[in-house]
Amino acid sequence: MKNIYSDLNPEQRKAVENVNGPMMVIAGAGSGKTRVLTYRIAHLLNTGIDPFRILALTFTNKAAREMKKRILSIVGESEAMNVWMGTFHSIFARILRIESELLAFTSNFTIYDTNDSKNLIKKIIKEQELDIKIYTPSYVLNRISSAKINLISAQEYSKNSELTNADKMSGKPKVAQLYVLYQNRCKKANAMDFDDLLINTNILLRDFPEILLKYQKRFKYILIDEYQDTNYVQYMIIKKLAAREENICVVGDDAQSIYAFRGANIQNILNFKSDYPDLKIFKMEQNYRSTKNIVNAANSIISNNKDQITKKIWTENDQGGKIKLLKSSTDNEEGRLVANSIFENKMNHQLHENNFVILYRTNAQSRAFEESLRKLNIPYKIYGGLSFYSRKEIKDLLAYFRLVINHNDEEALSRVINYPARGIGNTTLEKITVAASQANISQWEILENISNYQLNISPVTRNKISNFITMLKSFAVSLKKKNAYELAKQIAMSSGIIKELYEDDSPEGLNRYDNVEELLNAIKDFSENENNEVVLVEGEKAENSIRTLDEFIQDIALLTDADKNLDKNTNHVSLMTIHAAKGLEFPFVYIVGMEENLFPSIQSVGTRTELEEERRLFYVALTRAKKQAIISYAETRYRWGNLSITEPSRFIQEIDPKYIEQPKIVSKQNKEVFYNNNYTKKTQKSQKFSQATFSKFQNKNLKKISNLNTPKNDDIFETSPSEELQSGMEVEHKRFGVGKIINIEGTGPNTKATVFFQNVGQKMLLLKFAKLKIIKR
DNA sequence: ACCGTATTCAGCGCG
DNA sequence: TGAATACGGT
Repeated sequence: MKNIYSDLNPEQRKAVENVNGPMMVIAGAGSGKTRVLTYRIAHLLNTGIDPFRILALTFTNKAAREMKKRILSIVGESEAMNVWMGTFHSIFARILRIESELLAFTSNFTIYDTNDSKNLIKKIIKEQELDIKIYTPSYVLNRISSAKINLISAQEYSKNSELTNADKMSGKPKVAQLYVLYQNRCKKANAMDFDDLLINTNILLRDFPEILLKYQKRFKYILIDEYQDTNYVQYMIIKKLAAREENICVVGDDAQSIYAFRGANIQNILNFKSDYPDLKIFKMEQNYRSTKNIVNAANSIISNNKDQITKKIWTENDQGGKIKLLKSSTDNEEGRLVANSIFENKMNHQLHENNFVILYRTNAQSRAFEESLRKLNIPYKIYGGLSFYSRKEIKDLLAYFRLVINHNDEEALSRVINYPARGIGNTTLEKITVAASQANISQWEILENISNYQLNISPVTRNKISNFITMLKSFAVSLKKKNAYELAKQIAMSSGIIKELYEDDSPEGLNRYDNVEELLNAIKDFSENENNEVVLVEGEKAENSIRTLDEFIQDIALLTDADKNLDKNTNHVSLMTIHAAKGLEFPFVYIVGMEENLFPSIQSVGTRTELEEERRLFYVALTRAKKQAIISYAETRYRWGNLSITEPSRFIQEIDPKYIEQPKIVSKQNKEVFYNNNYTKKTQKSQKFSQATFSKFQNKNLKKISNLNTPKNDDIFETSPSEELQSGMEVEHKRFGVGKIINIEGTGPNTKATVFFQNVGQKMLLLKFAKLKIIKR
């Protein structure tokens, strides 16, 4: 083992060498958090602690992989492999598979992803003959999910008048009922959704003391990364697991908590001390990433937040350049300006493209930058699109696999029962579903014994069903006999999927065929490569056995971000949301769209806590920069098809002026930059052309702007009855439900209403966008 | 079963 | 604006 201690500063070293008792590491941005975590694990192993006794939990697969890799390089493979390290979901899924019978699941249970959950909810809503437009699947799923995160079961939800009243007020009184039905259907399908992996673990540890003791003894040392992102159920599980030994080490940074919107509870880290009075706190405040300017600017921003653990981040790095400010008149011009700036910096500093990142608040902003980068022939990559595993053809094939492993998997069944088309259509499936819910069993059980049921299904269809069932059973027989690849290939062929895609010679069809081939290759790799992340459980040796398809599915069920990893092999500018950039760093960082109502987002300006989260998000964005940060905003922007006049973000003013270049008179400069761009690339002839297009472009935009300012003109005032709205009225909003107007301010297109909604609290809405229906005057 | 048109909706997104 | 989905016609 290499000498790890010399790589650490005194504070890091203290944290690494503190072995026993509860501890918290507050790790500022760029302070070497991962190093402390990995070295601490190495240190534990060094002092002779059994790797099987160490549990390390992360939020993302990427973080887990990264840590594994680093520990491996310090302590060697045999040791590192036995540490229980992974995401909350993957570790708990492992435990739940072992203990599944206690919760009346079987160990081959399916994990429903968000898509499966939404599909199921959609079906239930339709079966209940509710209006899908009122009960949108994502709304219902969100309600269910946030209840689950707070450990409120379907039964408790129904009895909780606060929740059910909120649902009634927002015109959706049936949410509780949908929750009950959804849980039943998951149960019958032998399936758990992502939240179930957490709540069922909590139930397991809560209701089975001997199981709790078993895992308390097993996990003598617990480490948790990104503790500021934990939610209530995760907090409860951790608390239980750590209760016996209290060797718990949490690492995080309250200033980088940016996931409250999906249930993360920042109080978990702020109040950690009250859970463990003997807590030792280590603050890592030296930043190794950024220049003094960036660190100081970031400090000046975050000091505007009330809720925080006080700390002073500092650095020994160079002073660096001040933050630059780019101002554009339109969103498209912003794209050009940023692309030009990247081009200039790249040339001036002789840099590769992967030194640059463009960070935005919303994915919809990427377009202008794509276009401009393409025009300058700058390679780029957008992160955060559709992942491989969410493509239709991949999901279809995986659904076959899932159904082979777990016949009761309803979502998999409905995907493939008629794909490729085999004459078992919607009407038949509906009849089956009704019969299944009447008999309170899964659809498969009906299908399997269809002759026992008096259903209005023709003999021809019955025959087709029986063929389908026979086929799947034949696959299932091979599940433990054939290796994953052999079986996968057999399924792909016999099911007709390969044939179907092969015969489709459209470009998309070819692409799909390639994707399926890629999946099969991945499975081949998995089958043949013994070292492929063997899921080892203590006392359970992988005795040279073959790698089977269910093992493969278990491995990938929780892998949703396969191509989320930063691609370091090609040279390109990266484009991503700020959320996606967490944990990454780049020499040059462009933070774009710094405008009020976009960043901070309009949905967040209503409450202090939400605004503070936006501010932390800005803090995260800025602290990604190593050498230079550039902030950009536009004065007008198309949003939802409308041109709106925007104001610079309040966050720009919050930066101490010492650390940011003050804006110049920019409109003239913009033009120059614009011409330069074309000039560098084209001949003088095309320069004339670009001048012409530029003025055209200008005229076009001027026209649009003047349209917007013409008072008698039109659609702005049509969309909401803003003149009629007054404080005190009761109104309804599509997403937020019913609420009461507290205040109206502003005029014309900038009229805003502050509304207190029963179930989501206070919000400020721009009436131009928000469609409010008056319920009571 | 399939295609073109109408309609709707629009925040960030781990597992 | 534009992507995604629902619907209605062939």
